[in-house]
Amino acid sequence: MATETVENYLKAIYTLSGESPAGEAAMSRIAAVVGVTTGTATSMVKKLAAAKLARYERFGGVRLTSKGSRAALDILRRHRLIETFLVHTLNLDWSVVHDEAERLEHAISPRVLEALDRHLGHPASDPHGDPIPHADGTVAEPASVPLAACAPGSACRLVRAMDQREDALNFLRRHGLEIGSELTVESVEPGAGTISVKSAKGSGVSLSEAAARRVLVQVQPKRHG
Amino acid sequence: MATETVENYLKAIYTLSGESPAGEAAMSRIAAVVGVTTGTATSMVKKLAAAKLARYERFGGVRLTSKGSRAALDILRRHRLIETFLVHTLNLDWSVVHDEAERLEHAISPRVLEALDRHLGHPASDPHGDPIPHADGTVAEPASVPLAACAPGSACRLVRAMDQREDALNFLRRHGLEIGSELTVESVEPGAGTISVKSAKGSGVSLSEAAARRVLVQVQPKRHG
DNA sequence: GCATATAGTTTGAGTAGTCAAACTATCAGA
DNA sequence: TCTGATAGTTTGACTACTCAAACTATATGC
Ligand SMILES: [Mn+2]
Ligand SMILES: [Mn+2]
Ligand SMILES: [Mn+2]
Ligand SMILES: [Mn+2]
Repeated sequence: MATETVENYLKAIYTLSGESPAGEAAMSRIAAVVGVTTGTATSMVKKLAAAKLARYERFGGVRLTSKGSRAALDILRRHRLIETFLVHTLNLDWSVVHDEAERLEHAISPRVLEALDRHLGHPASDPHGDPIPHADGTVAEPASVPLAACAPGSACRLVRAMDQREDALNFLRRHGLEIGSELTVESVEPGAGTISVKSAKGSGVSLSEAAARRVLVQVQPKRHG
Repeated sequence: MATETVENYLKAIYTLSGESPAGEAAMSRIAAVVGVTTGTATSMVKKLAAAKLARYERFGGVRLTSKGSRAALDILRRHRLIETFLVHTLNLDWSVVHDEAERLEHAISPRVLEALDRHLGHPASDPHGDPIPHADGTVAEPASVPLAACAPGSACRLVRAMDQREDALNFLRRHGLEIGSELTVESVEPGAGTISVKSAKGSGVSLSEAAARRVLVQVQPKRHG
C-alpha cells in the first residue's frame, strides 16, 4: 500500500482535478490542501509520476493516471464510509467527522472496511451528501445544481454540502439546512452578492454567492394546482 | 501526542515489564515485539528516556516512568475498546481483531474513543478478557489463575486468553473454549507436559503446559450436594 | 515586445526511523 | 580467574518526508 502521505496527495490531486475545468491540479493548490510548501509538493509529485500514479511535466499541471484515480477512489471510499459510521453509529456531529476520518482512513483494512459497509447497510452517500465510491472503483454522482444557480421562487432539496469546514457546516445546521432539507429560494441580490432561502423548519437565511455555490440542491418538480 | 512508533514502544515496554518478575523489559524483547533490530531499540529507548517516558541505563533494564505508564495505559485503552467494537459491533472474529486494532489505535481521537466507549456501554474487558483501562488511567485486573496451575477435577470458567496469535485463538474457539466457557480439568500429565480439559459444549482437548499457562481461569466454588 | 508578478523548481539541510555490521559489557561455566 | 556466549551498544549509511531560500519559467499588463 501507499504511505499515508502518498494517500493524502492522491486524494488532493483527485479532488482538485475534479474541481478544475482542465481536469488538472495546480501545484500550489496541492501543496495548500496537503499542508506542505510547494517545493515539497513538487518533489512528491515527481515520485508519484515515477510510481505511475500521476502524469506531470515541468511547469505543467498534474493529473492522476488511471492507477492513481483508482487508488484515490479507494481512499475516498474509506473516508466517506468512516464519516458515515461516525455520524450514524457513534452519533458524532457532521461538522466534526471530516477531520476524524482524515486520520482513520489510512489505518482501516479492507476487512474492517467491508464489515463497516455491511453494518451501515451499504450507504450510497456520506453525511455531507458526498457519494461513496463502490468497492469496484465506480462512483454514482447524482445530478444536482449549485444553490447559487437557482432562480428566485425555486423549490429545492439540499443534497450535498461541498464546504466541509466545521464552521460552514455548523452554520447550515443552525439554520435548518441539512441534507434532505426542503427549501425555497426567496430572493437573489446580485448587487449584494447574496441569496436568501427559507427552509421548511427554520427561519430564512442569507448566503453569500460563494457559499451558495458550494451547496448543491435538486430542484423539485412543480406541484399541480 | 507521541508518534505511532513511540506508542508501539511504550506499549511493548509496558506489557513486557508486567510479565517480568523484575518489572523490567529486556532490550532484545522490546526489539522483538516492536519488530526492529536491537540496535534500533537501543536508540529509541534513549529517546524515550530523554522524553522522561522511560528510565534506562546502559546494559541495565528498561522501565517506564509514571508518565510513560500513563501513556501506555491510554494506548491499551484505545486498543482494547477498538477490539471490542470490532467483535461486538462489526462481528469480526476474536482471532483477527488484534492486528486490526494495532493500526487503528494510533489514529483514533479522544472524541471518537469516548463515543465508542459510550456506544459499547463502557465494557470492562475486551474480547480476549483483557481488562480495559479507564479514562483516568486506572485498571481493574480481576483475580484469575493460569489453567496450568489447576488440579485435576477443578471446575473453572475461562476468563482470559493471553496468547492472542490468530492460530492460538482459533484453536481455543474450535474446541469450545471461549471467554466465559465453563470447563473441567480432566487430567494433568507432567510426563507428557499436557493438561486435558473438557468444556461444557465441545469435546475434551489437551493443551501443552506452555499453552495452559497463557489461559487464565477462575476456579468455580464447589456446588453443594 | 518587455518588465514583472506569480507559480513552480531546485538545492541544501534537517528530523524520524530504520538496518547491517563492528564492537563491548556482563555473567556463567570451566 | 579466565573464557566464551549472550545481550546490548555504536557507527555509518539509507529511506521518507519536510522546509527555507535561491532560482527560473510563464503569463499578463503595459
Ligand atoms: Mn488523510
Ligand atoms: Mn464527507
Ligand atoms: Mn500499534
Ligand atoms: Mn485483546
